[in-house]
Amino acid sequence: MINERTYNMLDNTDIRILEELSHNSRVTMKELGEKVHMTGQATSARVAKLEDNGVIEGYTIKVNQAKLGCHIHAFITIFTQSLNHRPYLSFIKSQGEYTINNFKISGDGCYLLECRFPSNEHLDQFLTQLNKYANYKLTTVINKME
Amino acid sequence: MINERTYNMLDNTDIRILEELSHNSRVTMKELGEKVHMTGQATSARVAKLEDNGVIEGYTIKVNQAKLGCHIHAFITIFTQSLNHRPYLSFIKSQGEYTINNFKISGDGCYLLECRFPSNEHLDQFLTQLNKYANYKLTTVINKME
DNA sequence: GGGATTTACTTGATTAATGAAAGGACTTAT
DNA sequence: ATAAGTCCTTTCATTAATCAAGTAAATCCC
Repeated sequence: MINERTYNMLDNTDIRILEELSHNSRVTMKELGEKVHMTGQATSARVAKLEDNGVIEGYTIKVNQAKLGCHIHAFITIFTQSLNHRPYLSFIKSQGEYTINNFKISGDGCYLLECRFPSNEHLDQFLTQLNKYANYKLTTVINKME
Repeated sequence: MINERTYNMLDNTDIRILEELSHNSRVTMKELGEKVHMTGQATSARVAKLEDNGVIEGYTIKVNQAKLGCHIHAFITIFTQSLNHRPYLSFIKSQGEYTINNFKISGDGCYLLECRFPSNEHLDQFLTQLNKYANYKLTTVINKME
């Protein structure tokens, strides 16, 4: 009999494990096992396999950035000035503290840069620096809808 | 002596704990404690406090969406057709499977919608439906820069 | 088709982590 | 000065994770 797991695909149990870990990645393997009707040991083996497969890329936390003093969430569409993107990219690397994501995109612009700043002053300073390497269009997040 | 913790602020140890948990949220309290030079028990108490304060909002995993069959990552700038956003918002709620984030924004458009789709066909179908409630501008992610 | 191999799971024993309680050092408030 | 509170450590009981065997089912290969 051929099933999903024959070809290293994910079955329903794996999906439920991923859902549960997305919701709470610190759950014990024993407890996680109870939710998917397996022993902790079997669950642990499944999870290890998901890690090896690269399906689970890592375990992390959701941090309330506002409580850490980072109140400004911005998306910045980047239009590099020169054909060579290197100057922009190395600038972003050097300013890593503010950057959440830097996506290479199709559509308007070359990159979509997602950042967080403590204040408008920090944002202003960042944009001034950025403008040496690229033009930009600023979009700020007012609220995250649930 | 007055220090940060007097006023429920975060000190360096808290910051290091957050960094470490961001990097690996499944680390044991004992091991985490070693990194910040405290016992596991003290570390555990710190983490509990960070949870209570709402600084740590949750524990989650990074999933490789491409390996789950979701190959298309899109940002969709939304321009609602009517003054009333309700129809758009309830459409997004009903199509929640594709939506990662829906940000209310300043700048171009009313919302910035972040989505993932298994295929262009799914994206096409989604956009067709979406167009009943809003105009849009599509930006697709080619690559995520590291 | 049939024996060898692989895979996925269980059970049981060992090792490690967690949680609770008690106590000490230091700070703050009265 | 003293009482209360905070934050940490140590110790100990409980609980979970890990490791090693063992089993059953599916697959591979001739």
